Amino acid sequence: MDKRSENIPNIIIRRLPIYYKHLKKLKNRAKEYISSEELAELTGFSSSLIRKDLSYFGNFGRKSYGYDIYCLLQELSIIMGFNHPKNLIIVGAGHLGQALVHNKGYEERGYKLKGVFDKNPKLIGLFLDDIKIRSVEEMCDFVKEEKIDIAALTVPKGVAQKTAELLIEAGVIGIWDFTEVALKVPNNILLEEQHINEGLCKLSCKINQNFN
Amino acid sequence: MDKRSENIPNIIIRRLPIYYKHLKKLKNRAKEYISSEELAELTGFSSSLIRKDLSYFGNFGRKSYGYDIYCLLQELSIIMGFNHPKNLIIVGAGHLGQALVHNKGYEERGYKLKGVFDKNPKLIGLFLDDIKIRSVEEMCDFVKEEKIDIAALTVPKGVAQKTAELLIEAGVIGIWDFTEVALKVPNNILLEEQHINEGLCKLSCKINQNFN
DNA sequence: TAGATTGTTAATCGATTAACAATC
DNA sequence: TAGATTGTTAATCGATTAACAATC
Repeated sequence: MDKRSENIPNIIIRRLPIYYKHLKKLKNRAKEYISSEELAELTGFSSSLIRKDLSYFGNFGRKSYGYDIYCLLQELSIIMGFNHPKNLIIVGAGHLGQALVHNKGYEERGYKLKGVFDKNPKLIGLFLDDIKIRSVEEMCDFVKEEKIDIAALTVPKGVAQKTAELLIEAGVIGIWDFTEVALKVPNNILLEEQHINEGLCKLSCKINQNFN
Repeated sequence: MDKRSENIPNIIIRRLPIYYKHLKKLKNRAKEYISSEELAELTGFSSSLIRKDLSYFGNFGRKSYGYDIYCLLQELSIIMGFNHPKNLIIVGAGHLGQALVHNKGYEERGYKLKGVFDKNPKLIGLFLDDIKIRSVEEMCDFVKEEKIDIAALTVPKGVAQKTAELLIEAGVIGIWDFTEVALKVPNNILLEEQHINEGLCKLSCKINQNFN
């Protein structure tokens, strides 16, 4: 079996989107190749680390040239599974949920936004772009019928755990959690926590250091 | 000078909000003390690591009892500088910017949301809760006059770098960046990147591993 | 006192970097 | 050929864990 499908160390996984982001900016440039040294300059990681990370997945580089930007983007895309189609729903159509409907990042990463759910009758039936807000009552059936893989969770804290359990029961394999609650999920379920306010904590912490 | 104000290792800073989050949930419980072992269970970090992290800042524990939950929360709050007041603006009143206006996490961490800015004339003058959307034309003066410390950046990618430069020029000391652009900022400026779609990358990556 | 749990040291583990042979 | 740059090994660095004396 290909190295790509084995258990990639988390520490490498975290850097892959960063390599990807920087390479994408270079895609339309005249230059075809990029050296690990140049990529190091862009990302802030050492060239040594970059070569090591990439060599984990295969020999993508060409000695004395560097890495073909287009090919490397393709490879990263495959490694991160962007070519594997995934169905997504958003649960909670409050301000954050609505903002997520308009996020432009889904398609490129292989996600298809299939639905948005809320329990507020005033919201149910409304359209956000071409996505209809549905009742949470329909959520579980929808997950089963539409083979939803991932649910973005933007519900109030109080119902976060219960909603997560319903979603898992219905068959989602991953939760993209925005609720700032420490969800308990079985360990075969993927949990990606997007704790927005942690950013504020870190900034506060660092401001405090600078001025004491 | 107090240890608290020295350069806290980043790896510790990252765990502080997590300790804080879990302790806050216990604040109103009958139990006064928590052991590192119990906190380990909640956070997933080892008790050894937790004791080591906390001892970096002082001796907050009490042998054979554990840590006083209330006191520890207070200490963490001080370490992270939540008692230090900070002024915040949001630049870009699109869907995400609007969602951030409604975020409930500011006050507790010492932030005061002072303003929201956009360049769209249709939005300028509107109110989101009690916050008026102002023109970006006013932004720089506002930053100076209101002594803004941090700007949340939710503008389109194309104007991200330029807007960041204006903000820094005007005097902000930190940028809370939601633009998914690799901003270049001087190294005395704090940059906290909230790259929302990286969560989707990681989820995609892990789904791909599981099913290959 | 016996049991519990901290704070800290030493041992271990894992991640990063330096260095360089291979080779384009 | 000389110069550039990869892929990989060994050395280093840093973070985590194990263990335990101190002590409540």
